[in-house]
Amino acid sequence: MPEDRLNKVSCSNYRCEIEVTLEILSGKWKSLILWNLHNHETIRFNEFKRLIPEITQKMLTQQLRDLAKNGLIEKKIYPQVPPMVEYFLTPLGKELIPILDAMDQWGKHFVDSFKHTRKH
Amino acid sequence: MPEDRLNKVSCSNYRCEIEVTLEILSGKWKSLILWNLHNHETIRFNEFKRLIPEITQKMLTQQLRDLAKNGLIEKKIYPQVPPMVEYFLTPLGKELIPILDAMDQWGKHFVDSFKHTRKH
DNA sequence: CCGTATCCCCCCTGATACTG
DNA sequence: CAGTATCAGGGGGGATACGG
Repeated sequence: MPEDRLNKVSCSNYRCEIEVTLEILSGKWKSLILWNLHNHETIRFNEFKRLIPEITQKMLTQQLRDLAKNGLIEKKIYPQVPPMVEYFLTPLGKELIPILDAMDQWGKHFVDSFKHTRKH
Repeated sequence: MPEDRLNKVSCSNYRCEIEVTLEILSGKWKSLILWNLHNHETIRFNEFKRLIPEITQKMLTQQLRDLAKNGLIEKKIYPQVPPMVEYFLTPLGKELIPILDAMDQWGKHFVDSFKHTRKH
């Protein structure tokens, strides 16, 4: 793996790659992009802007490129005017979905646990 | 849930809490701390410094407090001289372990996939 | 329609020194 | 042993304008 891509960190004596996954997911909009791609199969650039209204074009481009660089998503370019680009999950990206789903579940659980035990 | 704790973001029309989990895990050393607590049951402050030599005291304190604030870990203080403090996972924190484990697996898979298809 | 290119600010992190 | 306090830097992210 190229050294300039990810800074791997060992989990002390054990070798674990949680950090690798976390680093790939790091970025304010990455999980949102992946989640939407999971729900929609294929998404065009402007569709993303509709689905995630708060994101800026710059950020959208950047996060999409990061995800593509790491092989989680790919884009298909239709050479036509006006241009049309479709983004979709790769097999590698799809393998992340169960984890994202588990994180969603845990997050819901976390939120609930605070509703009941609001110790503040 | 206190508003000053987490900035929840909806996954477009769907309500998903991936971001919540990601935000709780955000921080350079959080996953490392949780992983080590999973492998050691109970860890003292100075033991963390041995297990994660690169971390500074300030960061260790800070990340431990964040995790405790969100209820993933707890500490037991033994009132004695010199002081002794033990950190351990709460049930909520333990429920995160399978996810961290899955992230470890996926990370290893990711690294492997680049060993074979080094397209650079 | 699908992006790039700049500028700028905030906050996370690190280094270092001090304390009960 | 188990922390706090303070200062400084760097990078991620936002706003805005421009290009093929």
